[in-house]
Amino acid sequence: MHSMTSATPVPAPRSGLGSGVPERPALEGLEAKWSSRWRDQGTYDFVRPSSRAEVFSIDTPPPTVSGSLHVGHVFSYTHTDLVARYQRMRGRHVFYPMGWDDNGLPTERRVQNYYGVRCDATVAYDPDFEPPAQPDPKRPLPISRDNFIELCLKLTSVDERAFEALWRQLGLSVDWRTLYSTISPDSTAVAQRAFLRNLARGEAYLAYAPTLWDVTFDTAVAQAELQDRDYPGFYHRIAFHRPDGSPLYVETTRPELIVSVCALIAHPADERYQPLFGTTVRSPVFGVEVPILAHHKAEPDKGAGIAMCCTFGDLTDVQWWRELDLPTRTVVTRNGRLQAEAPDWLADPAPYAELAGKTAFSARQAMVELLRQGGDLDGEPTPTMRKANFYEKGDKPLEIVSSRQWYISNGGRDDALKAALLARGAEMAWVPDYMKHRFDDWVAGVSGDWLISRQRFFGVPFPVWYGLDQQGEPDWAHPITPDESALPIDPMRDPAPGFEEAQRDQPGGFTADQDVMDTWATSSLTPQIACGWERDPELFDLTFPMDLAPQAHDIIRTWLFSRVVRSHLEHHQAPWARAALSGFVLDPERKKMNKSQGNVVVPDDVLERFGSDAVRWRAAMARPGADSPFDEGQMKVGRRLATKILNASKFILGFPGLDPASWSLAQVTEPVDQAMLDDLGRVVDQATAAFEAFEYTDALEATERFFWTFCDDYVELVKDRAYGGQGAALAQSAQAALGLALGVFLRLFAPFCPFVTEEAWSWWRNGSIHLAQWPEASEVAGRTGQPAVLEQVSAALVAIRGAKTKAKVSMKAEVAEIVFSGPAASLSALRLAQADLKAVAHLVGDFAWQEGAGELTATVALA
RNA sequence: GGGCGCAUAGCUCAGUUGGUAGAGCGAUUCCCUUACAAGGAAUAGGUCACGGGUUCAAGUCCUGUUGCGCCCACCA
Repeated sequence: MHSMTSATPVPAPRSGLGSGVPERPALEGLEAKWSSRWRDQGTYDFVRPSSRAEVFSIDTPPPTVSGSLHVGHVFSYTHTDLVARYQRMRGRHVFYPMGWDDNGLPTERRVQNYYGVRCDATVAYDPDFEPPAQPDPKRPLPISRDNFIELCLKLTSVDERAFEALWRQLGLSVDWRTLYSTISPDSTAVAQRAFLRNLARGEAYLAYAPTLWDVTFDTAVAQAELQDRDYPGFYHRIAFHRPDGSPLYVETTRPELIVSVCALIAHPADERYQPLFGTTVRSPVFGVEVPILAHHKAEPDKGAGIAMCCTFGDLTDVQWWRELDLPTRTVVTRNGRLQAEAPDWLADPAPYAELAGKTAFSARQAMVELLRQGGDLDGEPTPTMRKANFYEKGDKPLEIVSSRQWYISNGGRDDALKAALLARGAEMAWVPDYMKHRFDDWVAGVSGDWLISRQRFFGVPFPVWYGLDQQGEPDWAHPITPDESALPIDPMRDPAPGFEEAQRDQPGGFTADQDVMDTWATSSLTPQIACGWERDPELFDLTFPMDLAPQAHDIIRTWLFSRVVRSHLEHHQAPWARAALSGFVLDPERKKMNKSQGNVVVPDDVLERFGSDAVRWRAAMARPGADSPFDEGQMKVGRRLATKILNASKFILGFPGLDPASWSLAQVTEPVDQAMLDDLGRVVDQATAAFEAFEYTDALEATERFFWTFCDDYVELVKDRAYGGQGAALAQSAQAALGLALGVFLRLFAPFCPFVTEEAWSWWRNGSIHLAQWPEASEVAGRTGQPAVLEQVSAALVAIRGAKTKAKVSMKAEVAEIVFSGPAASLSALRLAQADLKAVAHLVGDFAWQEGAGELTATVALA
């Protein structure tokens, strides 16, 4: 194992350069060259220090492996890497793991499509199973749960290799030895252990309740996974019937739910309906008697002002059902179809035959026909665009069905917990700080606990069994749990403690909980997984709570929030000191990149064409939290900077007989050289302050602005002298200043452009630049009282070049005379550099100096 | 309906505690110059969204309006 060198001083420059500097430096091939060398040399390996204070730990977002990465990911992961590299150069032991979120529904869906299979829990395991040679997504092959899980593992491992290759090409300085995946046995054990502790403390519980249900994936979903979308529908004006036969009209977009109606509800202050409260009406077609009730959530100006409460059309129905203690009349089943048998509460069950077994959509059409025949449809349905809740990964509106599910307390039903979670948010720093509002808003608005069970296959199983009574009915109230030492377990494979496998699913025996945890229930524990909670106490103490949690801003309500919940419940503290939020990369029309829109930019192509350093540069120009449009022109700018770094390095290291090992600040004797280094020292301070505030963009801007000035003005100015045009002593001052500046510039750029800086560093230094010490102003500054020299010289150079450009002559055209006029201070600053100026201007005559008021001007007479 | 953010050059964005409007890209013109032509130099380009207010002074602070974006809620 290599030794941690970041806390040691900058490695000494090599003595003599040999053949280190190439004739024509190029960007091509640097990614492959250096990423493999970093891997082989363990450059980014985390070495455990003796104290927590020496560590900087990062809760890296584990990307969903079954999705594809786009440039948005590249940008936000780069943002994290910038900070990681800076902290490493500051001497911190950076704990920077990577994870793969391979667990869950997205993987299942990808496997189904990729192999043309579907999981059928009733099929037996086939040890010799091979996926279909020619997958037919229309007619997927049913395979066993275990075969299905094997395919999930197989495909994710392929995807993960591609992801790792991309991250290495991008130059993320993660320690790949600490890679985790959310489906691994270790993650499973962490998720199960945390769950068992939640259960023991009463924070996890099993409840039979109305549940948001995705009919496509046939599973429950959580509040945080909702997405509202426009959904076309129709208003139907429908007559209910009062005891005297007179009609009472309601408006609904979901007439098929008339079969589930439990009450009609109006606002208590609504004078139109006040006389009717407490009376009943009969539903059309089915003749079910339902009460007319008052509730403040009813809105008088919506529809007819009186709502049909059904079990369940939306979340308001659930609230009414609960608060008004209404009967449960659910007919929509888990596959989204209406149940086959006519419900027993219907006064007239015969018409139900028209609806039985149909999807909500088809049943709606059939119901409209029944209403029309019965004369209870007033007018024709009128089209409307309504909002409906969708599962964010689904494509049919969610239904609400009653089912037995696992929940974890998240403050939705407990104001004290909610307040505690808000306090955790307040303990943390937020970058940018206004993103905290989103967290606060979400926590304040959470309603209902966190539903974590999913009726799926590829996930962490609940470590729970239920005893069966003599009739074979499960005892839901007393789940059987394993000892923590047995984790991870699979209750469908392992028998419950105290039972034999033969007693599985037998009366008097036991049965396994069939569900798996939602992906978020595992990924909410990434700090615990990565930091080795209960697995590696030394590591955990060194890394938890973590320093930084980077993520995109869309994930505050899910991943960010859920980690705060789990850490609060288990550790009574926030999981990190700081949360950083990245923005999105938008397409040139400022639309969010989206697979279905076809506007996704694939990172491989961009990295290939512009180079990783260029893409990273562009990423670094996007400030924390700010969305940023994708623009290829910007990549070219980054590429040009990367090229410039190589060429400037080549130039500075290219003087004949140069010995970088001898460079020292004492050699820098010329005022203009000292002034440049002083300016550079100020840039170091700016960049450092910016990085301390996690404002990497400001660090880059300060560095880059001065680097271009350095190249365009200073290097041009001293070139002649550095080549020896004014003698050896003055050449040494210029060369030392150039060399010291280069050493600082390369380190300032190292977080942004790790490949070119490492390449240039390798020409004259030993060891990786990424383990070198972050520069300090004192390395170069504090030598002169002439801070304005470079500024005045730049102004003079602009004037000289301007004159030549205006005259349409080459920059090396000779000049007869240059007259400087301006304040005495400006003139004296210029005099300090006049030999250099004379050379760079190709002045064959002399300078003239005219002291006066106003700005410095230069009058240039061409020869 | 609630919250948050944004509005500065054709585009993307800076603009510190108020003190003469900045950069890059793009455009135009020019230059093969021994680090760099996949480069370099120079030039043009802005009623700082709009209305009030505070101030000697407002892009900046306060307030109102408009437009855009995001998050949440509602979705009879």
